[in-house]
Amino acid sequence: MGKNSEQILSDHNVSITNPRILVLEALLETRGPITLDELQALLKNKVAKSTLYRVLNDLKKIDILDEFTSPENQTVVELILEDRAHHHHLFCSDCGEIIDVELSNEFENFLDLEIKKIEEKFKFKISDHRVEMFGKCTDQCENCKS
Amino acid sequence: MGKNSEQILSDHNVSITNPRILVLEALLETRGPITLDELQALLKNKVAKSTLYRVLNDLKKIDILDEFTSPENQTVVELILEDRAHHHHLFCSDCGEIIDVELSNEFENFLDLEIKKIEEKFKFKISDHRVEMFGKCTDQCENCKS
DNA sequence: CAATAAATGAGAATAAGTCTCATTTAAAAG
DNA sequence: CTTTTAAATGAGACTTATTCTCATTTATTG
Repeated sequence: MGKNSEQILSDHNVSITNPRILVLEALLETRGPITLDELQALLKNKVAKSTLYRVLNDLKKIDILDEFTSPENQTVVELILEDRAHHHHLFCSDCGEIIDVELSNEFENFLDLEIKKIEEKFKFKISDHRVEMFGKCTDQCENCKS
Repeated sequence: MGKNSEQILSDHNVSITNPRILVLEALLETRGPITLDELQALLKNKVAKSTLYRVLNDLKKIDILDEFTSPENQTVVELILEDRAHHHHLFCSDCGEIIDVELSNEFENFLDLEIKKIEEKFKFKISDHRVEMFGKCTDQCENCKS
């Protein structure tokens, strides 16, 4: 079973406060990408807006939060948990759903080789990468059933 | 040689106006990704802010402008020209430089296969993808030489 | 449990992007 | 080459997302 929010905080030498626990719990329950709007709705009246942004920045600093922007220009965050594999994202332009996607090991290995080539060509040290896929979900999608 | 801005506009049935020409010329000269800040600086006092945003939206509508967000949360735009190959982006966290990167055909083919698998698994129609790489450039980088 | 540094809440401040509306300009037709 | 009309523009107001300020509260440490 996964860690609880207090453990996560103390593991990273971050003081345990109520807003941090609430934000972490919301992210843990979501277990996947969530837009800031959705997160704010989950935490409504429990954590001040300014505090929410501060806590998210805290989590980014200790490298347990990933942040990116959806094609609709929404800020999206997602906890990075040790027990979750490296993954990528699939965006639906109809319903806005964002899905975690794992690609095959062979693919990741191939990509790592490509990245090595790019590092040499551009004299870069590349520390991370991500693959984003854009499309439309079909009738199977929960969100689109409406 | 590449098209000029008036040709591009008339090719897409968009009326030829001064602001559109100026924005397109700036993007053509840049020939690569540019942040909105940089673009606004290039066009300083020549195109109103509201018009710049409108023109960029026009270009997106006719599918000749790509827009994405840098790791520093800057909006970045880039012309999509027919004579430019499909490519990806490499971001430097030191100097903020954004570099166009082409990956090998073998890699792109492999990625296409992976995407087919994802389409089946999630019942998606995937229309586009992008690979983003994050790292640091070394002493070779123009921007970092300072 | 007292002291102190850190974190928080509330709202002000800033910045990115959109909207409004009066004026200008492009396109089309005569 | 005018005239007409719809579309585009500029200027600034407005909105929304994010950061900042500062007085108050809370965690941590001794």
